[in-house]
Amino acid sequence: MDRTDSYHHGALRSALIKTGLELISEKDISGFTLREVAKRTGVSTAAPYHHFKDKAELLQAMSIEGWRMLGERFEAVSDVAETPSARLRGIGEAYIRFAMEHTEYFRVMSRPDLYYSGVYDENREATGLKVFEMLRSTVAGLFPGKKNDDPEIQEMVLHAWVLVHGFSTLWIDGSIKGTSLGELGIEELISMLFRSDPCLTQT
Amino acid sequence: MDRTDSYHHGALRSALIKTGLELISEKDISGFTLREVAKRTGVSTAAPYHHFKDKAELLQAMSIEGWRMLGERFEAVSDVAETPSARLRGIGEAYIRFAMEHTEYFRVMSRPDLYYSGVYDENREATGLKVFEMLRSTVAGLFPGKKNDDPEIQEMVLHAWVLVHGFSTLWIDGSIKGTSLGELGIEELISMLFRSDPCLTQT
DNA sequence: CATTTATCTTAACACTGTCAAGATAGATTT
DNA sequence: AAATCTATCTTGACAGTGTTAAGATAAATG
Repeated sequence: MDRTDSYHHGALRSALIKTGLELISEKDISGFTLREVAKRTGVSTAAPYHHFKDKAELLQAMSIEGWRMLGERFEAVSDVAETPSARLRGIGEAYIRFAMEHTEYFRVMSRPDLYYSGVYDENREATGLKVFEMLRSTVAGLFPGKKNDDPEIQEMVLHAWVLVHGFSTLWIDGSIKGTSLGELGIEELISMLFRSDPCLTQT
Repeated sequence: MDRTDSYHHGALRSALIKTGLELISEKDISGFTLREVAKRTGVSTAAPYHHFKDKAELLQAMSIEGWRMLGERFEAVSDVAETPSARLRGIGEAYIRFAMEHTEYFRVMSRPDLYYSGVYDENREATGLKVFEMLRSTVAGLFPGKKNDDPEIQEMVLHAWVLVHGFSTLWIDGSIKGTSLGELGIEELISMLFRSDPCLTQT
C-alpha cells in the first residue's frame, strides 16, 4: 500500500466509523473486530486508539450514525403522511423495517452495554433522544390540545414504542420463527401487529 | 485442591452449567469466559470441551435452564389466578420480572446468535416452545369455544408477547431511562403498560 | 530550513477460544 | 486381585483478540 495513504489526516475517525458500519453489515456483532476495522481502513492495529478510547467508543460513534439514519426515515415518513394516525403508523413501520434492514446497526443502537465504556457521548444521547421526541410529538398530534407530558400521551408513547421494539427484536432474533406464529409471513405479521392496537387502527 | 475433586464423573456437565449461571449473574455476557467457568468449577481449561462442542453449546444448555425457570414461574402464577384475564396479566408480569431479576439468563435465552453453534439442541427448542404454548393456552382461555390456532387468538398472542418482551428489553437495556418516561418508577410503568392494553384491562 | 505538533507504526502484554496428545480415574474383565 | 479398557481430565500449544508504551513519520508552523 502507498505509504501516504495510511495517513488520513483528520479523516481517519470518520473512515473508521464507515468501515465499521460496512463490517457490521456483513458479519454479526460477535465477529466485529477492531483489528479488522483497522486493516480494512488500511491502517495499523493501534491507529484507532488515537481517535477512540476503546472498541466500545467506536461502536458508540457508529450507533450515532444509526440513530441519525433512523431519524431521517422518520422524517421522510412524516412528510408524506396525511393524518396524525397515519403518521404514527408510518414511523412504527419504519422502525421495524429499519431493524430488519440494518439489524446490526439496530443491535448496537439499542444495547448500551455494547458501547458503554465509562462515558456516554452526548451526541449519541442527543441523537437518540431526538428520535424519541419525534415519536412523542407524533403521538401528541393525536391529542390536540394536550401537553407533551400529559399522562395519556406518555402512556401511548410507551405503548407504541414497546410494540414496535418488541416485534423488531423478536423478529431479528428469530424467536418468532420457531413458534406457531412463524408460519405467517412478515407482512402478515406486521399488519396483524398494528391491527391488534386500537390506537393505530383508529382513523 | 484435592486431586480427586477435579474428576466429576458424569457430573461435570451440570456443574459447568451451574457455575456458568452463577458467573453470568455477576458479570454481563461480554465478560463471560469459558476459561473462568472452568477455573471456578475447579477444572482445567480444556475440560469443558469433553461435554460441550464449544462455548456456544454451554450457553445453549444454560438457556434451557432459564426457560425451565420461566416456565415454573408461569405455572405458579397460573395456579393462583382466578380468571383467564388475571392469568394472562399474571404471566405477563412474570415475564417482565424474570427479565429484570435474571437479566443475563434472559439475554442468552432470547438471543440464539449467542448460543447457536451449528446445531440446535432439541431440548432447548422444546423447553422454549413449552413456555410459548403456555402463553397461547392462557390467551385461548379468554376465548372459550375457539380453537388454539384461531386468527383472533394468534393475534392476541403476538400482541401480548410483543408487549412484555418489548418492555423487558427496553428496560434492561436502559433505553427507557434516558427518555421522559425514565422519570416514572418501574411499578408505575408496568401498570401503565398493561393499562394501555384493552385486552389486559378487561375483566 | 528547523521545530513543533498531530498522526500513525512497531512491538509487546495478557487474555481468549480451541485442539491434539498424553495422563489418570473408575469400571470391567479375567 | 491384577490387568485391561473406557471415560474423563490435564498439559501445552496455537492463532486471534483488545490494549498500551515507545518510537517513527508526516504535516503545519515559525
